[in-house]
Amino acid sequence: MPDSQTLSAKIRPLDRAFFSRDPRRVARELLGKVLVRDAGRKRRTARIVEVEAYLGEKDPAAHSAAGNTARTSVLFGPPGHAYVYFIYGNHYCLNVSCEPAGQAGGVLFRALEPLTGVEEMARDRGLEIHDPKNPAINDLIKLTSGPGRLSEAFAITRVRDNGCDLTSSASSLWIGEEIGDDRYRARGIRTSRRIGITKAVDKPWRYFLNGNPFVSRVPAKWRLSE
DNA sequence: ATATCGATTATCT
DNA sequence: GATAATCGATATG
Repeated sequence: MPDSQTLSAKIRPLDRAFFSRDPRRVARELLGKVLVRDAGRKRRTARIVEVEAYLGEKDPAAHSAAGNTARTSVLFGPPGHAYVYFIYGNHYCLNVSCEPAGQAGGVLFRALEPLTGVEEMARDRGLEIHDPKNPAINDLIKLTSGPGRLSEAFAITRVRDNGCDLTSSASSLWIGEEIGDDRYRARGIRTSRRIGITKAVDKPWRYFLNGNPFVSRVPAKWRLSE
């Protein structure tokens, strides 16, 4: 049996209650979990290593600060659904809605560690894996280290995925957990300011796995894990 | 290692 | 009309 299937058999979707909470709590606990894309012949999976929490209407940096509009309605809907937006005329970014229906909040996916379907990711990124049998880490980092990059690697677009239920393995895109996957948090979780925003810049609501090489924009002094 | 810039469009003021 | 939850390329120290 191919590796991708032995691995996928151990993954089960997170339930909706997981996401029906404060985005800061959800963000922290998403680290080490797995994003799954079921499309085409080969399943793509990657471990979640960096996320950011965006609170509801009271967080000036959140898209939901503008209120419940056509663009942000998913953030105000039931938890566990994909909020996908297009930014800078170039990139899609993936979030999962949090808090109970009626209350806004979400978590932005900022970086993943590729596990399976690596060649499919490379194809959609327009990149080449030098040695597909034994990919160099520098090749893998370019696939999913950054919110725009990971969206492209998972072929995520607004038309295809906005509003998708991420708690169902029947969806083409979903979030799963494995037994004992909290061990990926054993080296610790770091926090920092959120990236690329101009409002509420002081809030430390970016979360990432300490020492993980797939995390984007790590300050030089943190480059080596402690 | 850090800084700056262009690409390109949805959304809001 | 300005800005944006980014990326990749180029320039500079």
